[in-house]
Amino acid sequence: MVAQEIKIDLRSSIPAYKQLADYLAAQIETGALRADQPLPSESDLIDASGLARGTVRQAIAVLRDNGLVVTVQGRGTYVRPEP
Amino acid sequence: MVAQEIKIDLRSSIPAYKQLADYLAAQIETGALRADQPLPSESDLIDASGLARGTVRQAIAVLRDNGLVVTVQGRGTYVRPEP
DNA sequence: AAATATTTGTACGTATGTATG
DNA sequence: GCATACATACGTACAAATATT
Repeated sequence: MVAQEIKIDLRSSIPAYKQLADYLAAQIETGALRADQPLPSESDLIDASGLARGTVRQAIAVLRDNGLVVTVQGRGTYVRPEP
Repeated sequence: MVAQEIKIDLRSSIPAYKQLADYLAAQIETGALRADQPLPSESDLIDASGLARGTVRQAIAVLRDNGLVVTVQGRGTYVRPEP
């Protein structure tokens, strides 16, 4: 059973990793994901989106570059509290 | 013929992409690569280092994140002039 | 103008290592 | 020790932007 579907259009001119990053950013913006809460694991995001691992990691990298999340090896990626 | 050897130790605790990023950053620091000059292409860096393309790109991403270079698709990666 | 080559971008898949729980 | 989760590194294929012929 798939945790939750995240629809990605591979034919869109918007790259798949960007679509996923936008989706997750929206989750944070709207408060569906709150400060200090973990994002779904890479495996969960792979299952939910159908994307490859590298593509999922690329999406998370965007969020990290934008200061929205922080990642800790072995633990997970967490929503960054407002500065 | 290989443009120029860049020695990378895959057994080091320092990741290969970091070793390459450090090497290139040093080239910029010392002025071997100057402002607005292009870095070697990804293909050149692959040949010179023996690393895979993804690893080379990861190294360049570090430089970009640190504001040392800017990349333009179809053209190349250029040393960023001082702000 | 058009075709070709070069260069970076995206996406896939695999394997192994490292850190945490 | 074991399971989970992120990190590193390899390789492949095709797309898109730019430069060259």
